Amino acid sequence: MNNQIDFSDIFSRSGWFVGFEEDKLPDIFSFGHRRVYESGVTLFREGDHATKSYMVLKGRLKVSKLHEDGREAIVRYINPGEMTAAVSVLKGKDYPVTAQAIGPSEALEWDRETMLNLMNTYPRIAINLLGIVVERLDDIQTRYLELQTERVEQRIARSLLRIMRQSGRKTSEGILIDFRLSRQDLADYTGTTLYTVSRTLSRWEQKGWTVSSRERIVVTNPHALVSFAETG
Amino acid sequence: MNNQIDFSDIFSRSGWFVGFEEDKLPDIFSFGHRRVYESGVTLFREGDHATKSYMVLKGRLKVSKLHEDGREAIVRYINPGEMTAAVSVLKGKDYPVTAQAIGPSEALEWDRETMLNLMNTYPRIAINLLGIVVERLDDIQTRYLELQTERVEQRIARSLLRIMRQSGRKTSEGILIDFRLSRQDLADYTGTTLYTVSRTLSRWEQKGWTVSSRERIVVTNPHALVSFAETG
DNA sequence: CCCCCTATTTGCGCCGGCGCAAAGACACGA
DNA sequence: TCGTGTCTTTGCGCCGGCGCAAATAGGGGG
Repeated sequence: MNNQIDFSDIFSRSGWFVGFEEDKLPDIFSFGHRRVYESGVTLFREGDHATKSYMVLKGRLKVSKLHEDGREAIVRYINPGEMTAAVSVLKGKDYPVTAQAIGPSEALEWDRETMLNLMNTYPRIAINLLGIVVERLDDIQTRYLELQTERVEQRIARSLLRIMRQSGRKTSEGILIDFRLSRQDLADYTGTTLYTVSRTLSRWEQKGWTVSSRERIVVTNPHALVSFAETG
Repeated sequence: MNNQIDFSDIFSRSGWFVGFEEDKLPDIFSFGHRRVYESGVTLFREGDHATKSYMVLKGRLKVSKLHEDGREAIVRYINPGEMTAAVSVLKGKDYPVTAQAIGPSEALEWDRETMLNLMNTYPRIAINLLGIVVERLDDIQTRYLELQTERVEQRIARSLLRIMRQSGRKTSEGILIDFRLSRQDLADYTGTTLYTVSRTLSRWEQKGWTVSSRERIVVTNPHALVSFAETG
C-alpha cells in the first residue's frame, strides 16, 4: 500500500471537507480502512444491503443502474476525493446503484457504526452530505430534462463535455478523457447505442472537434462542441 | 383562511416529521406563514434566488424544469404534507426547478432565517431533510434508467402508476387520479408527446385498463397495468 | 342554455435512430 | 512476432414514435 496520495488535491475536489479545519481530517481518515481494487472489481451491487461508505483516493468508480434486460445506465463517475454510498449506509438501506472500479483504484471505507460516531463528533458532516446529495440531484434532474427534450447527437455532446470537465486532462492534442471510455460506456451514459456514438464520433472527427481511438477520446475543439451542445 | 386542515393526515404523508414529538410541531408550524394560492399561480421559478421553503397543506404543486425550446419536464408532484425547496433555501442557492399550483392550494412558507433558527433548535430537521432528498434522488435515478431503457408505452404505464400511488383516490370505478391531469401533463412527466399518450390511453381503454376523459384518468384495472409495466 | 376556448382523438406520412452483420483495427499475451 | 479476443466502424433496412392537420368533444362563463 503506497502512501503518496496527494491529499490536498483530494480536498479540493470534494465537498466533503468544506468547513473542516485541516487538522481534524487525519482523525476522520484514520477511522477509515484503506483498500486497493483491481480494475473491474465491483465494490457493491444495487439491492445489496448497504454496509460501507467509500471515498475514492485513486482511480475511478463507475456508478450505474441495471435494467432487467441487461442494459445499464451510467449514473455518474466517482473521481478521487469524492464520496459514494454515504447516505444509504447511514439510513441502513440497500444500495440503489452498483459501483465498479474502472482501472486500478484505491478507496477509503467506513462502516456504518464508524460513520455514525464520526457524525456525532463532527455534525458538520451531515450538512456537507446534504450539499453533496443536492448537487447530485440537480445533476441528474438536468440530465433527465436533456434526455427528454434533446436529440441524440446533442446529448452525446453534453455527456462528453460533462465527463471532460470532471475527468479531463489537458494535453498537447486537446483535452483527454483520463480513463478508458468505450463507445458503449458513452452510450450507456448518454442513453443511446454503441452504433450511434460511433457514427457521431466519426462525424466529429471529420469536423476536427475530437480525436478518438480505442477506449480513448480527446476533445480537440471544446468550443465548437460547447456551442453545438447549446444550440443543437 | 380556513382552519380545517387535517394535520394528522399531513403528518402521515411526510418524512418531515419523523422523530418529532407531536407537541413540538405546533411550534415549528407557528413560525411558518400560511398562504393561499389560486390555481395556476407560480410559487417560484427555476433560476430565481431561493428565498422561501414550502410545505403544501392543500392542493398540489407541479415541479418542473423548462427547456429553452419551451418544452417542460415534470419532475414530480408535491402533495399535502410534502416539502419543496427546503435545501436550496438553506444553501442560499437558486431554485433548480419551477413550482406551480395546480388547483387551488395552500402552503406554509418559511424564510431562510427562520429555517436556520429552527434547524438549530431541532437538529433532527437536517437529518429528515437528508432522507427526503435521498428518496427523491432514488426516484429520479430510477426514472432516468427507465427513460433510457424502456419503450414509450411501458414508460407511460409506469408514470401513471407512480402518479396513481401518490395522488390516487379509490372510487367505485377504480382508482381516480385526484387532480386535473391532461394528456400533455402525462406526456411531460413521461418524456413523450401529447399524441402518443392519447393513442395509448385509447388503446388501454379498449382493453378495459383505464377510463379517461378530459383531464381525468381512472385506472380501472391496476393489476393489468402493473403487469404490463413490469414485463413490457 | 349557448358559445367559445381548450383538450382530445385519429389518419397520415416521415425520419431519427436502432440493431444486425461483416469487416477492420488495435492491444495484449505467449 | 503472431494469434486471439475485444472494440470499432459502417452499410443497410426497418419501425416506433413524432407531429401536422382537421374533426370532435367538453365545460366553464356569461
